[in-house]
Amino acid sequence: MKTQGKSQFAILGMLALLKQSSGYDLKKHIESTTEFFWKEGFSSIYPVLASLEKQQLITKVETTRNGRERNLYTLTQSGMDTLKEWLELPAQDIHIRNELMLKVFFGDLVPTEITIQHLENQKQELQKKLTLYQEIKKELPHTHSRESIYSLLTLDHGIRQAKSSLEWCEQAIKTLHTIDH
Amino acid sequence: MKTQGKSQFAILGMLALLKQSSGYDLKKHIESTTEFFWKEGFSSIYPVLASLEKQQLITKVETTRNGRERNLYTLTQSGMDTLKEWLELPAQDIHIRNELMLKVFFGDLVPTEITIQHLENQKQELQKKLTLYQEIKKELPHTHSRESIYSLLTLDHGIRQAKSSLEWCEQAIKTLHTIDH
DNA sequence: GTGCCCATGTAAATGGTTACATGATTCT
DNA sequence: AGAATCATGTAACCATTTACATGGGCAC
Repeated sequence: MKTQGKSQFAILGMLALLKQSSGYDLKKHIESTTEFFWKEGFSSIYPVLASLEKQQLITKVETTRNGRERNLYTLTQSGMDTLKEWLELPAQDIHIRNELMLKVFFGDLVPTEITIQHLENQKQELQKKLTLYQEIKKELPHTHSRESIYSLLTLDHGIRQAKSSLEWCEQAIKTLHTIDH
Repeated sequence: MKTQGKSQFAILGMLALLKQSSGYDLKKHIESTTEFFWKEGFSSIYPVLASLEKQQLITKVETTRNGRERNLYTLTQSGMDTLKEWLELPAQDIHIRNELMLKVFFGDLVPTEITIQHLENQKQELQKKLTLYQEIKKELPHTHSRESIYSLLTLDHGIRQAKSSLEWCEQAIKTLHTIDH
């Protein structure tokens, strides 16, 4: 019931951008914009929305659309203040847990081709992601409007990361082939 | 008590490399090798060791050194099998939660200099990391032995990631300066 | 009429982090 | 004498994920 986690800020932020939105739409929007560095599931969105409403950081309006119930949420002034306060705090360092790296690190314990296969899989995943990101980038408005710059920046970060990981994968696969005779 | 998490494999793997080790030494070794993509705290190491022993994946020998108690753990055959089984499974994709990216994404809600400051901080962090990684790389044996290749690979990944993030930071800072007039 | 999308939620389990608790030895 | 390191653990807390649970509308 405390919801001290970061999810609440992600959701406040999304509401700040969307002005008014249902839990379902928030989820869809998160999927299409921040999914590659920040995900939220329904089972965190709905409880967080309830908690935010209780804290009066957002307000709920119950509506219907096409006969289906929809709860629309809007940021309050207090919600916006809370969000801005958080935005001004230094970002905490992420503690990465990269399972692939762990498997590579222990690679000497299994046949080389196992690790190579992991890397090939990863390469494919990265290529898919990279293509996707580049598609999204094409569709982004080239208006250089203040708002769109920020999503472009995060997207560029994703593209750079994917490219750099991809290059590493290719290099690593080559290296492992040489030791595999 | 189930310890189905990934921590158990990290610890099994470390024990496979170190042959015999105490919880304390495992921690030290993790810090000096995988810290930048995989961390473990004492409060996960000790319970996991106890659980692994109960599952007979490792064995404990109680010893003393310099009057201090030390529990030394060794991998059993069953432990090695379990580890190898896991190593052969495809690595699960990490769900990244990058707080900095989230703050950048919502950057339009606060004055530009706030976001620039976050990026400057990140830049400094990355530079520190990069220097550290490059130091470590220098000290790694250049023997091209089978084992050392794997740690070199993960290290190179860290270096590439840091470099790529650093470049992005610099670019992002420039971009934000231009919209800030 | 079947399957997918819209739409909202709860409950339980999992896994991890922080703080707590203790105490000996070695280095400065 | 005091700080840092060696060494092991427990308890409480917390956030997140998975599974469960439900139901209407729309397109094929």
